[in-house]
Amino acid sequence: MAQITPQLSMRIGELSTRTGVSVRSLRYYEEQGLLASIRSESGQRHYGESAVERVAFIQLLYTAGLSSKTILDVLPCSYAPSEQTSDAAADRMAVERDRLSTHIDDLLRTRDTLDELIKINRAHRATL
Amino acid sequence: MAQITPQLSMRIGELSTRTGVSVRSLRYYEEQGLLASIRSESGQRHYGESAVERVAFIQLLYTAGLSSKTILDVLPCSYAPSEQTSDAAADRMAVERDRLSTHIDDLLRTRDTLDELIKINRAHRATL
DNA sequence: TTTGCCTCTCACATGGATGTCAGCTTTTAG
DNA sequence: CTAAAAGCTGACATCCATGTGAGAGGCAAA
Repeated sequence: MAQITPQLSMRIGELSTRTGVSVRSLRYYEEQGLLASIRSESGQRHYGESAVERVAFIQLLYTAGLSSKTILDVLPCSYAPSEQTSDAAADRMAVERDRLSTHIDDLLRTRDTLDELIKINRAHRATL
Repeated sequence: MAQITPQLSMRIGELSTRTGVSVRSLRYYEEQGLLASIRSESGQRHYGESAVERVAFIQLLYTAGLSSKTILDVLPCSYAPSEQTSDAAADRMAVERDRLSTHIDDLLRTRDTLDELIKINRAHRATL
């Protein structure tokens, strides 16, 4: 009989090392329902290979300014698409996509402004 | 003799209304050295027209994820370029510009990923 | 077995912008 | 003149991802 779950040998320290995310944060993700683990008899967390990618994605969404609550709405459907989640998730993703686009526009404007300032600064320095 | 400073009639409430930034935050900006005001005899803050634009810019930088400390490094030189500020500011702006570019790239990647998820979600829903 | 590292839970600390409340003074409108 | 609205300072509260430390148990190599 084949293993249902392939190597669950990874413990939290290794996952931390491989993702660059602190152990503390990984536990926090679990607490928020973003990251599942299988517990050994003694209570230690074990993860499969896929956890690495999942953590990376969580990080990406955090970087994009989503809260853990929002990530929770969006993330599950990418792993376990189901009727239950897909409706709410679709809305949520659309909303976040818009928010993200707006934010990107803001940042682009800010960068342009910064470039202006840099140019002005350079011009000013040239006159010294 | 002409007025050195044109209308300084704006009080904090009006500035708040016109910028959409809370009174609390405007006081905080002042505390951080980002926004100057002229105090009346009784201690009330008064601002010139230019404050509106300045606050908008501060907001823009906050939105871009700069801290007030960093904004302080960058902002003054756009208003009062001087030898003192221009060197540090030039460095700071370059650093922030890079950080901003990286962040923008992250966000673009995230948006792409989100678009992927939305597409997958839609495909999934179509099969119901 | 002993040593050393890893993990566990619980809980408190942090930072940064902003909210909020209290108590008081100033300004403005009726 | 009086009351409402707006300002002032100071201090404490909040959110949220993380850091950090304590105290205890788990696991592998010597």
